[in-house]
Amino acid sequence: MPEADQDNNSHLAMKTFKELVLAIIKAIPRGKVMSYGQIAAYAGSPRAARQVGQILRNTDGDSKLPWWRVINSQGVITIKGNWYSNAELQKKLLEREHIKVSQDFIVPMATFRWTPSSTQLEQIIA
DNA sequence: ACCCTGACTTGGC
DNA sequence: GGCCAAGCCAGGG
Repeated sequence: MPEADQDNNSHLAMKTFKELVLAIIKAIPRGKVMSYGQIAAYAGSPRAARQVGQILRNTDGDSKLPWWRVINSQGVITIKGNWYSNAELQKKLLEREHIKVSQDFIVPMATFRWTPSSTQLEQIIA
């Protein structure tokens, strides 16, 4: 579709950034992880990694969302003393699906990073 | 419309 | 490897 695309396709029921982010996270397979920036990029905004974190914070409680499969680009589980952060739980959930997590909450990204195929991506974004 | 806030990332020491 | 400063941009007030 070389012509009517870009910004003028409001008739195509565009998903918001937030909807895309949630769809992508739900699609992460068991035993795999993605970084905030990676998710933002697939959602169409490569520099919006922080928003992914913000969305996760606000959607805490949605059990259908595999939030524990989202970590930062360094493979580090974000540790905060806040009510919304539970590094121990996240580590446990990751290990439950055979993802290695070091004592200092670091996951080897090179091994466990998920990269969706273009086909998978199409289905997610659709 | 403007201002502020960050579950982030990257580049430079 | 670690720490710091700057850039980023969607959401909410």
